[in-house]
Amino acid sequence: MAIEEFIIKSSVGRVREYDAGDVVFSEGNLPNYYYQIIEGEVKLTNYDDDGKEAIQNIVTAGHSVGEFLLFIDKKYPANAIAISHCKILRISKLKFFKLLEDYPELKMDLIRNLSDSMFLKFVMRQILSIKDPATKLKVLMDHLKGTQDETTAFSFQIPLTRQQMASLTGMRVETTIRALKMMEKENIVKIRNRKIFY
DNA sequence: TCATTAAAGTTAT
DNA sequence: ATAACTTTAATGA
Repeated sequence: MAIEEFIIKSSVGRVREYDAGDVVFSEGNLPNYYYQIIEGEVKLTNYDDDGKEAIQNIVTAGHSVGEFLLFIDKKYPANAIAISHCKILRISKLKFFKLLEDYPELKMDLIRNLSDSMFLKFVMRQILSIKDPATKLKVLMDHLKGTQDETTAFSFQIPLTRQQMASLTGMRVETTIRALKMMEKENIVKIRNRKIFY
């Protein structure tokens, strides 16, 4: 049984609803809760002086958000903002630790989630260090598509806007658009009425 | 080459 | 209707 089922069953936490754009937590705040997405998507972002957004990660249903901060005494290094309408489970830090004590098997769940996000950190860091825009996008898309690579060309629709791809890779949206058009010419992606297939 | 700015068209809420 | 996203073009580092 997964962590969220335990929490819901024992009703120690509650599910809150968020609309797209709603803030789940803000940079600089002290972490007091464990959050897990039941439905919808959340982005972890930072904003520079000009208000330009850098997306660290997009978290989907079934995953926890910012959980690693419950184990260290630090403030949130990023904002968590709902991208779509979301249902998010929230449980206080204290109750969360109590739950882990009572049900040690949940710790494996937690470790898996942590490992997942750590792996993602490596992928994202690699993408940021790549210079060529098309290569950046290709590595991002490879990651999104999963490891089943070549098997089925153009079978995967990229679940991101060009804007989001730009914010994830550290590029401008115009550069992203140009790179994608190049990639279409080179038969790396297919674009059908603005949808990107890889 | 890519970021930036501007302007205009398109889609989503 | 309004905001968000997409696209093209021009300019500059």
